[in-house]
Amino acid sequence: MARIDSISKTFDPNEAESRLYNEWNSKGYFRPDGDPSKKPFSIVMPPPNITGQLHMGHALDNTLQDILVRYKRMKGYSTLWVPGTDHASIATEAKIVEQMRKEGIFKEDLGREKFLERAWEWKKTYGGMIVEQLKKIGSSCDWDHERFTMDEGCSDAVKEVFVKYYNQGLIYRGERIINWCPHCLTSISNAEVEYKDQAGHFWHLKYPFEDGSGYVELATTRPETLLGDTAVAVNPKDERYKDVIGKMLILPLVGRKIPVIADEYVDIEFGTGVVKITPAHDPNDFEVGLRHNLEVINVMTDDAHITEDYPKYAGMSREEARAAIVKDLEEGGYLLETEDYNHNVGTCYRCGTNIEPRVSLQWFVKMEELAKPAIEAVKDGRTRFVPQRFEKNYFNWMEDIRDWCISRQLWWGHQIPAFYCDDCGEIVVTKDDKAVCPKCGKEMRQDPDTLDTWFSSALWPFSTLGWPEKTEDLKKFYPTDTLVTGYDIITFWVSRMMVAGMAHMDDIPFRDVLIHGLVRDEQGRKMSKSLGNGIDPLEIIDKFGADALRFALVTGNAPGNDQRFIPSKVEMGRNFSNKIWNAMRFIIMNCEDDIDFSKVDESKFTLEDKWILSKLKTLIEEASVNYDNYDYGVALSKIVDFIWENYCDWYIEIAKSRLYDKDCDTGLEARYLLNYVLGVSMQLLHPFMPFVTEEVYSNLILDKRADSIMISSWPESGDFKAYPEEEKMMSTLMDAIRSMRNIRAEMNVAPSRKAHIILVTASEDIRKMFNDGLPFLQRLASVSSMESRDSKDGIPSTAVGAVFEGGEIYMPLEDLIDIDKEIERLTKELDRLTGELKRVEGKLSNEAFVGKAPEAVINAEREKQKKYSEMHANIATRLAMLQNK
RNA sequence: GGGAUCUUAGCUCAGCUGGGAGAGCAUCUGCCUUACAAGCAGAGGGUCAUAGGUUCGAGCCCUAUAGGUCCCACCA
Repeated sequence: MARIDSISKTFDPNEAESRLYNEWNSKGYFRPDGDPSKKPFSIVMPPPNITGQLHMGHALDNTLQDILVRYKRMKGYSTLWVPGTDHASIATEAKIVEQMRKEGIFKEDLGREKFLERAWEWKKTYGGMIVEQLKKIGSSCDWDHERFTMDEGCSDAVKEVFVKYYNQGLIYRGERIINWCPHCLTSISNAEVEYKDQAGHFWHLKYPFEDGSGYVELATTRPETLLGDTAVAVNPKDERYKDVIGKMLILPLVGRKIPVIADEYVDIEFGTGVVKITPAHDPNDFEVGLRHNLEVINVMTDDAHITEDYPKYAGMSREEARAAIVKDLEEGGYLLETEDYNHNVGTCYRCGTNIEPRVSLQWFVKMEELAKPAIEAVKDGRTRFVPQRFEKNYFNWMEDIRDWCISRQLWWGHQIPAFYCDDCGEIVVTKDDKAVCPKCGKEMRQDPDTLDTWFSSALWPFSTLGWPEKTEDLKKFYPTDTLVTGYDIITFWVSRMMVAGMAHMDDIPFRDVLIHGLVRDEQGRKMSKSLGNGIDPLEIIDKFGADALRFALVTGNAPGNDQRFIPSKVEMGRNFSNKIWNAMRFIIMNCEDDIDFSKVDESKFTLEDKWILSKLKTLIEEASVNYDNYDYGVALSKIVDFIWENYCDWYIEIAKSRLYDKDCDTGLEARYLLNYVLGVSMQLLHPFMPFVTEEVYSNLILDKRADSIMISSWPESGDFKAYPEEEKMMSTLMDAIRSMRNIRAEMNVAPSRKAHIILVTASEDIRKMFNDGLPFLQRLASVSSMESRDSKDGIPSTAVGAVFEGGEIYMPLEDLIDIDKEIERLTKELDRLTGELKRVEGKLSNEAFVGKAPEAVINAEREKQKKYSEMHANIATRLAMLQNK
């Protein structure tokens, strides 16, 4: 059976992909090459949350990383791509709580230990799922290095860092006003608050003076916090209120006596210039309270209901209390006015619940000092953002950084390694699992809280390499080379990794940060569960293959930009795979299995051979630069264009005449180059479309073939020859063919109707080129036979003509030709050329242009002038001949 | 309030340090030509948001304007 019979007519990605992936994996290609002479290249995968399935954003993120790693691997680096998953404490805990709620189980009933067992089960299920998905996409990461943010090593690193920071005084515990999520029942950091515009009201209230001498008017958007007011503030410079500073007010509904204080914080211009101060429920008020020693009165429970201290409102939610209090204020005559008002309200980025600022005892990291070296490292270019504009985003956050609230009232996560003595209040911070009070010898109680999930993610670039142990991996692969991630995560993660890297490794965590955008739906909306507009990458892979998905995610996209997921792009990818596949089939059909290329004679390479080799060299040169600059969209489109247009549409088509002619003495060379050029193209394409390229590569007959394309050496343009002369000749020939096709299409000449052509040229080279190329002119331009002449005298007026640089071609098609139509066509063409000529000549006669433009640009214009005027003259004479008829 | 970014063909988007406007899809016209109809050959379609400026030359650089998106920021 011939080899071709076992190869299907279309590429079947499903069959090939899992087979190839397993093969690569089992052969160890994903692991770093142990060869000590190879330079290391490493990246760490942004660990997907174990909350569920991977989405398109992950598909993009991992596709980009895979492109990068596969490229570098082929470039000869010893590459390490560390995969892993993130425990995502708050998000995962919320999911599990939700899942349990459906079963009627509450977290508190279960207890911490049982809950954590359940959480680990969850991790096993979903973590495993994610790994499978990553494999489906084709990620060539080293599974032997797979990590989890809560595995032993990462947990050890977390404790190490916590203890170190604590001992350096960089971590402290204190009562501060923090962002509290009444739904997730935990504190969250500033970065985790999402501000959203919400429609609300501005209630104007009057607070009467204690002495009965009237009232002050103030406005609030949150009347329910009135219960916790402990002062009213005005600006000390505000003339209107000079006299009331220090006077006492009676708090409506509550009856508490509160002072009027003066504080710069109050904006004279805004509202009435009077602000009620609720230190327990507003960050600014809290600051004011600190300055003025005000009492902090918390009026809400942790789920944002009014406390028992206010019997009338006790147990009401914030919203209910607001309505009740507004009603009571109105009835009490305290409400002066209600106006509609839109304001920015902080919400929890996980659940969307409105944040309740709340005073509580939490752990914090002092960020200001830590941020400095991390800012410096980007300022001086040790770490570089790609595209660069995103560094502004980074500086914006880092230069105005607040202390980081790291404690979370959650169970799933790294429990804070701090221990308290219930007797004497002593605190011990240690990596040990247990602690005994150094003062009273009593066993201490560990802080029940866990750490912000980003605390462990921040250590990812070195914790995954074995830190705090001084491992070989760490020595070899840190700092990592490139971090690939979305811009939405710069503050959460990139900035904190920079800080941690500088603090613990005294070195940057990565040299480049490649930032990508979001994958949106077809209408440009964010893909989200609630909208139900998400597209599952796995479904796309099932239907079209991973290569097609990867193609769709990369093609026509510039770094850092959001993109819409357009299904037709996936089809393009699939079609392209198939195109390649069929090119391969064509080659196999035309090469004996035991064909021997050792007799290939380079001196027998023809015009088109040299042309395709020259084009290939240019492609390698340019695509490599694009790869190096992370311009993947550009690299891909160049490679696709080369394969589809140059190789398939031209080179293969031309080669056919040599393959089908048994007497052709360059048939072997053609067969050799068909294999060879496609093989090199597959290497260039491999990082983008790993599967189909491997399949095709392995089916080609190549003299130097690696065991797998993924470990083959990247083609270096220096090893390829350029043939500028042949490129130019070939492009002339192609122009001539295109002109002939164009005319035939316009004149409605059926391809089946072959034509005799008359070549008119003064150039011996062109004559020879056309003579040599006759076989493929017959194939590509429906030519039957050809004659050549020096001049166009005597060419029948019923012939249609095509002009190209260096000559003309005439097709006498007597019975078909409408002379008027031909005159019209030529007139149009003449007009176009006249316009071009005018432009070029205008430029060249402009002294300023000739004087100032660079030599090369001027020469190019002169070339054009020559070419256009020659073509112009040819058309003009022809047109005159026809019109005289 | 500060900042970023976008506005290019009907649609989705490229366009590198300024040097004759591109791709895919869609549309129209021919082709089942022995690799591929998931294909081949051709065609139409753009005052590059607007107004100025710099320059021999601007889609690209500068300024302003309009509209869209996003990030940051304590205006009650």
